[in-house]
Amino acid sequence: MEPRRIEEACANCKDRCCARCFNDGDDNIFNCLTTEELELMVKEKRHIHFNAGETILKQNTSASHIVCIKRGLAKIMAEGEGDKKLILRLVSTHAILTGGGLFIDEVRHFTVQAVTEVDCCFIDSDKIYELVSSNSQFAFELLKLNNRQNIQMLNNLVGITQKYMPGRVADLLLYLKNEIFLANPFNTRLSRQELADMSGMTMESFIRILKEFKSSNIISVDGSNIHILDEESLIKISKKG
Amino acid sequence: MEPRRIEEACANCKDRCCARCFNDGDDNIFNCLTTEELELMVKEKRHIHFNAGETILKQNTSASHIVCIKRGLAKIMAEGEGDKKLILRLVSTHAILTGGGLFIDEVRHFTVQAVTEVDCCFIDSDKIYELVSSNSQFAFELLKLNNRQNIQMLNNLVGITQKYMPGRVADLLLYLKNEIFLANPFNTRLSRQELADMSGMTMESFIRILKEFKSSNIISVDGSNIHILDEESLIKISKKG
DNA sequence: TCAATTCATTGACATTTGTCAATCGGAAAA
DNA sequence: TTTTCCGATTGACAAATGTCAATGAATTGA
Repeated sequence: MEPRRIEEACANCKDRCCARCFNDGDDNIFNCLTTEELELMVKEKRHIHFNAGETILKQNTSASHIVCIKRGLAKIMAEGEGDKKLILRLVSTHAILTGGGLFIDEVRHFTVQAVTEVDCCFIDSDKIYELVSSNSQFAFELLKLNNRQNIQMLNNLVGITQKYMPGRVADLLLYLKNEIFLANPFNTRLSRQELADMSGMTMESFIRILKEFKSSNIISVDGSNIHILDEESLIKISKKG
Repeated sequence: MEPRRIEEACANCKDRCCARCFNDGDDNIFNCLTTEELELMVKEKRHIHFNAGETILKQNTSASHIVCIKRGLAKIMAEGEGDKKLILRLVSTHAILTGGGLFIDEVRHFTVQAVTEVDCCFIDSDKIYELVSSNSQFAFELLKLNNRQNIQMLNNLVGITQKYMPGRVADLLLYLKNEIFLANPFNTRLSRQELADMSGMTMESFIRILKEFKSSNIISVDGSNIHILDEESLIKISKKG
């Protein structure tokens, strides 16, 4: 059963999914690898399927692999004391999960959980170490990737600490539309609780802000479908704080 | 006048301060460089002195150098809309300021400002690129450094979003004692406003929490000197949130 | 010395945000 | 169909946090 699913997922690329499937040009850190290096990396990779809700990586376990998302949507979250969660960002097709304790303490500092069904590859971090050693361009790409994540987290930190709730919800909606779903009426597939966990507030508060936006005709909402009607207003609200 | 100061600062190491002066073993990302590589890196470095309060790096300017702190204390802060600041962390002797825009958009994503007098070296980022290409161990060290900063910021983000003010102030005090000043009665040299900006609250709120801690005999405060009397309690407050 | 400035502190109050409990509504199970 | 369950929503209220203004304390400069 599971093997079949994998074959389906990999229809175009057999066992080279981490290489050939990632063909968005600039965004692909594997572009710079030679065929031999690709072979090395892919040789012992595992292609794994997760159902919605399953945990892909668990905070505080040992970090011995990097993961490439081939298909689906997952959430990256930091688990705090007592059930408290903060969803840092969403990842989907072509995302590469690195960072966290990789290279340092070899411990994961966040949990990754499947939102929809997810197909992904697990690549042994030893392979990554070898590639960093043998291919300086690859090291460069990893540095870039890390820095991008760093900056994204910094912006997140600033937003969450310096803005009131409406500003944070506006930021979240713009993020979902422009960076994750790339569509306007979009289906988040996330519960209200999860959306609240992305903006650092309680579910009830989130719902109330959403309601305000609805009654101001800035958005329309139907279940987990959200339609942004007035992006300008959202931007204004985001800037105002 | 300025040249003299530089000479003073570099008394032990002439123009090789970024190499020889950094001798704490593991923490030094330059340890792995060969003599030739060090020469390359150091050849065109600039050693610069800043007075307290001066801006070392400014957010949104172009990022063409990395900076090594040789002496002194500086604060790294993100500037938000309308005077709002968030101090991300403090850096002192032997710290290396990289990350944020380096390798990507070449724009700084934070401001660095001297808290005390600061002596530091500016190294052209071209040199760093060359070293990443030629020395894979160095690339590795940079990746580690980046990841460490990433994790620190993540913990910060979780703390600030999930804890009430007393927990955040407790975290700040523990951070100052255990990671920055490494002493118990310590002199922060920071204003109340700055301390508040490190824990994401207003100055008035910060002062009130400090007062509570004082009247509970957890700390004693005299100006910018803070003495932690009961670290256990602080840890408890931090955990409780 | 005295005025002027800046930072720290305090109090009163308003606003924001969270908590708790109740209700609603749809989907799954019996 | 009916029941059950779970997520979404709402309201009332409490707690946390911010804002504003006044005061105090220390420092600087005239």
